[in-house]
Amino acid sequence: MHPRKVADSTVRRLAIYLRFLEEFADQGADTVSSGALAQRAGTTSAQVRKDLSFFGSFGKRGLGYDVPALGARLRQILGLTRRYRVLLVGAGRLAGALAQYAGFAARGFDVVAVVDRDPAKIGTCWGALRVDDVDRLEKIVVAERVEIAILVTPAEPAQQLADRLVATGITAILNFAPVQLQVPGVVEVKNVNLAVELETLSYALQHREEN
Amino acid sequence: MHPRKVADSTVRRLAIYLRFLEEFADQGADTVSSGALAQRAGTTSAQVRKDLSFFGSFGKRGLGYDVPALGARLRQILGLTRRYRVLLVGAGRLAGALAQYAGFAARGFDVVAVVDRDPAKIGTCWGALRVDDVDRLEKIVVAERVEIAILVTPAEPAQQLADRLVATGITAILNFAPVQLQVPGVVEVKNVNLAVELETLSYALQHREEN
DNA sequence: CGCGGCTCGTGAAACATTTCACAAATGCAC
DNA sequence: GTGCATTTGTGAAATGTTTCACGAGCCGCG
Repeated sequence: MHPRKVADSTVRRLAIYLRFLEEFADQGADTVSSGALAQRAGTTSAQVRKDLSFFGSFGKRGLGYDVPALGARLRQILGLTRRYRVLLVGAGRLAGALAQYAGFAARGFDVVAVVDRDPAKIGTCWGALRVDDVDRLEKIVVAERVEIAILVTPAEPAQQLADRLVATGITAILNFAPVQLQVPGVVEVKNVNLAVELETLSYALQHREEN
Repeated sequence: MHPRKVADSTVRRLAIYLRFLEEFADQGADTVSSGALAQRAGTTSAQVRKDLSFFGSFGKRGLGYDVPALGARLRQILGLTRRYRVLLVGAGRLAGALAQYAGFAARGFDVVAVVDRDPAKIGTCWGALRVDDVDRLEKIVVAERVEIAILVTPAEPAQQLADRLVATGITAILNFAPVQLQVPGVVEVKNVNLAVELETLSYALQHREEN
C-alpha cells in the first residue's frame, strides 16, 4: 500500500490534488475524473493516475474518482488525519506571517510556541502566543510536545539551532534559512528559499530575452 | 554559451552555489573546488561540475574555480547583473514580510509598490512604501515600470489578478496563491506553496513511522 | 442483455537527470 | 624538467520520471 520510495514530485502533486478535491467537494461534485483534476493542477491525466497508482487503485473505470473517498485517502497517505504541534524558531516578520497563516491551521499544523534571541521580542504576544526566550528551546519542545520545527532565522545561527532541535529529538524541520543543514539521516528537512525562487524567474527572463 | 534548455533543478542549484561563493569570498578565499561547493550545497562534486558545464568551463584543472570570477559569471547567467522592479499584489502579513526581506534587495529585487483591495490597508505606509488601491494596478505597473509581480492573495482573486497583470505586459509572476494560474506561454510563473511544504514533511513522517 | 462511450490502471517506451569514471590540465616540490 | 597529487570537463552508464497506449471495467440505454 505504501511503496518503498515515492518521488518527492509525486508527493507534492498529491498535496495539490487534495486541495482541488476539497474545492470540488465544496461545489458539491461527488465524482471527478483524472482529466478534470489534471487540468486544475496543471498536469496530465496520465500523471494523475500514475501518481495515485503508487498507493492503490481508488477510481471506478468509466466514472472517475469518488470525491470524498479520494480526499480521505489522500489525507491518510499524506498523514493529515491528525494534528501536528509546530514550533517557530525566530520571531521576525516571516515567522509572524507563518504563525497567522490560516492555511497551516486548516491542514492540521498548529503553531504552539515561538522563540527568539532578541530581548525586545521576548515576552511580546502574537495572538494567543507569547514569544519565548530561545534559551528555553529544549524545555519548550518537551513541555509543548513539539513535533515539527520551522526555522525562520538568518543563516548564521541556523545550524546551531538545528543541532539543538535534533538533540531534543525533533525529526522534522522546515528550514527557511539559506543554508544546507547537516542533520542525521532520520531527521527530515525541507528547505524553502524565497530568494532562489526569484532568481530562477530572473534566469528565465534573461534567457528568454536572449533568444 | 546559453544552451537551449537547462533543467530547473540545475538553475536552482546555480543560485545556491552563488550564495556560498559569496560566503567564501567574504572569508577571503580566492579559489574553491567543486567538492567544497558541493559540500556546502548538499550535493556532489560531479553535479557541480556538470551544472557549470552547461554554460562553459570556468575552472582550472588541479586548482578549482576562481571565486570572484565564478561569482560574476553566475550572476550573469542568472540575470542578476541588473536590478528588477517588483510589485506586491496583496498587503497581508506575508506580503509585509516579503517587502522587508533583505534577501530580496540584496539580490537586486526592489519592491517598488504594494496594492490591496482592503480600504483599511490602502494608504497605510510600510517603510517608504504606501499601500495603493488594487484598482490602480494597471497605472502603477506602467508608472513604476514594474517587471515582476509577486501574487500574495487568497486563491479566489488570484486568476483574475493574474489576467490583469498579464494584460499590462508583465511577463514574470511569483505566485503564492494556491492555484495553478492559466497564463500565456510567454509569461513565466513560479509557484510557492508553503502548506505543500509542510504536507510533504507530514508525508515523510507518516511513511517513516510505518517502516 | 448487449453495445457504445467513458475512464481507470499499468507495463513499456520515451525522455530527463544524476552518477560514474577517466583523460587532460595544472601547480608544486625537488 | 620530471613526477606527483589535484581537480576539472565530459562522454557514457545508471537511475529516475513522465508520457504513451491499450486492455479492462463500469454505466446507461435501447
